[in-house]
Amino acid sequence: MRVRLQDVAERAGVSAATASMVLNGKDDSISGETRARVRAVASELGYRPNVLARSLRSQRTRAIGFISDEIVTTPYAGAMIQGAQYVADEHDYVLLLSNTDYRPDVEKRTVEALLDRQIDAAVYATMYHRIVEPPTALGHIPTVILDSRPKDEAAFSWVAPDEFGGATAAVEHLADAGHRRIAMINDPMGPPAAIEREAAWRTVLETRGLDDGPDLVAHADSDAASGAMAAARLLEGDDPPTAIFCFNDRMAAGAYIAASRLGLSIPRDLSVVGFDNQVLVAEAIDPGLTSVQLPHDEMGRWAMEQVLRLLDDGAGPQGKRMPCPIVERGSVAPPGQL
Amino acid sequence: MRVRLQDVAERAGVSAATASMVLNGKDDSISGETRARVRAVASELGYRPNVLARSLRSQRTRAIGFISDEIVTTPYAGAMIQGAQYVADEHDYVLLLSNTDYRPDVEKRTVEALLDRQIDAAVYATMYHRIVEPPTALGHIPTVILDSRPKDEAAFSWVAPDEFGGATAAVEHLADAGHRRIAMINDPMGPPAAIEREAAWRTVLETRGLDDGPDLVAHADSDAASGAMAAARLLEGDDPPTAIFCFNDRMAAGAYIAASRLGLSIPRDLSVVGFDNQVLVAEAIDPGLTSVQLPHDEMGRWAMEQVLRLLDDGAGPQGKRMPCPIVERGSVAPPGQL
DNA sequence: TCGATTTACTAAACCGATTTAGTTCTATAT
DNA sequence: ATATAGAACTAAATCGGTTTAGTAAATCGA
Repeated sequence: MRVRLQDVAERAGVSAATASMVLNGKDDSISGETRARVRAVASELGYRPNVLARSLRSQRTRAIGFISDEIVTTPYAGAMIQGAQYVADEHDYVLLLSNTDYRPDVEKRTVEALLDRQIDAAVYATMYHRIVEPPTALGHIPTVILDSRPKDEAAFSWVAPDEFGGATAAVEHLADAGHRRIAMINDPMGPPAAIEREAAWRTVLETRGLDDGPDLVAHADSDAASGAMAAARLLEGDDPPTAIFCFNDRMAAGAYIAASRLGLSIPRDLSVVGFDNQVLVAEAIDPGLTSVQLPHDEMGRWAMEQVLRLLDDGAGPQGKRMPCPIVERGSVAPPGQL
Repeated sequence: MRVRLQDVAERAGVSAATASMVLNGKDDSISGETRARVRAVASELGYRPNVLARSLRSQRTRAIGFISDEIVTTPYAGAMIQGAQYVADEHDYVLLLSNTDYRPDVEKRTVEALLDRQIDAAVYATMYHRIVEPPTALGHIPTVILDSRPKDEAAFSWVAPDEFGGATAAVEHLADAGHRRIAMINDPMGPPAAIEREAAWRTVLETRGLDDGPDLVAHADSDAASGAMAAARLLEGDDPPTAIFCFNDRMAAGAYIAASRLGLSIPRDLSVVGFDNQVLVAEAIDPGLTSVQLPHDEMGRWAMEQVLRLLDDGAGPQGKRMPCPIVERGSVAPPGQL
């Protein structure tokens, strides 16, 4: 059986109340002798408080619900969890992770289960940056949206990647290398991420006075096979691009495949920049793929820190854009002389 | 404020005891009329029991600790969590996920934190198949090891991949395609996975009477760059292999890189089989990589089912090897005529 | 018709902590 | 010498449920 506070108290010859006060540092009016005795007995017996009992009484569980659509179970964004968990750990909070698989009924059940466990706050995280509407039940406790933005920005705190900034840096990186014909392969499904990345690409083209035109955009699904087809379409045109900026790394891997089939060498004949910095992909292909990194770890930390802020200060909701740095590998070089 | 059982009871004009019994189905001696009234009030008020209070009294939390070294935060084995969570959900259990980052001090803290929360049982999961010794504190509650084996097999239940079977199938797949010179790139660090996969490879060579010899093994680290160097060594020999079986997919991606640099085309000039079926890697390279799949989802499910078995039946510890199927893509073909 | 069951409920204990409102006892002030 | 304040503790209430023991009224058997 586990050692209870009662056991410690009895062994130390004091009441449970006294023992509780000593072990919680509320010992202003406890004699130094008693204090020492209780502490000694507690550690001798290896006493650990029952968190359930404590939480029931104090109405705070130090548990944070982490609700995600599919982060936990996919290889993409685990760093968000890591970041959040690190901060939680540091402050003696525990994360209760759960997955909804995008199913509203599961989401409802999950949120209820978490609230039944009296979580103090919640992080509502998504795999992709989009616009979300968390279940209303979460409105009753501090909730921070991670990797998305809420429909009603006044209702929830949120942190999302600075897609525009990251994409701008990527395209400028290509422009700086001397490219004037920079194409983009995008996912036409149009989540905020896609719209912002394409807007940034277009803005750089304009600002720098680079080539533009419909033959410099191709649409594809978010996988290598589809990316390869899109890249082939771009590269087989009359005046092909010398660089391609891809919506994500898997499409960029597709661009490698298309280039290889056309006898083009990367980065000599074609420069490529991806997005997401998916290490498994970026390092599986040759040369390594230069890519824009999603700041998953930082966003996870920020979300959790914001949760703590909401719990402590009772601060109001806040939004934050997190910068996306470029990770350079070997897929960018000055354009060849044609 | 949340609705308490007391509120439901008052509104229904009964005692809390009666309300509790009705809502828990222990209503043998409650009149049909009262039963209906309590239920109606409960759903009208949207009553949800406070799980902390219930657990404190019943001494069961329906929470399972999921302790992993780094699964949650890396892109490799999330499917184990998914499988475990699916089964847990189905039986109204909740998973408390945590990461230890291989640090014993963190592991100790984590396990204590979970036990403080009165978890009913635990799953001790690892990223790689190895031999582990879970903290002794876990010996007091039902614990299942996931993706590894315990030092003391009598102490814990466990489930691990059938590495030998999977590797055997992989090498036989190459042999069946007509290859007689099948090399292996292995990680010499020697975890059980590496030893078993190499043993299987060697066994198939012997059984089938295929070529063998020191020039058919190369050692490498578990990444593409190192795999490429190892593959280059194999392929630049006097009598190069026509097929390579790799310890993992990242090394296999390295083999692609080496082949490409030597002007060899896969699968025309070289067949490759990987291990892990890391989709991000296997589909980023061309042609798609044939690989052996680790049954993460199935292992996760089995582990959780075993936890439930231990909780319900009080059954004894059990071990289980889970089969690893081959996933065929395009990297295997009959050897070319040299 | 009277004691024995059965039916339908409730009061109170309990889970393991925290916290409030007291209670002793000693030391100081008047 | 007596009221007063502070020091050092404890009894009891509390959190929100579950469960045991018990009670009052209705039904049954002989």
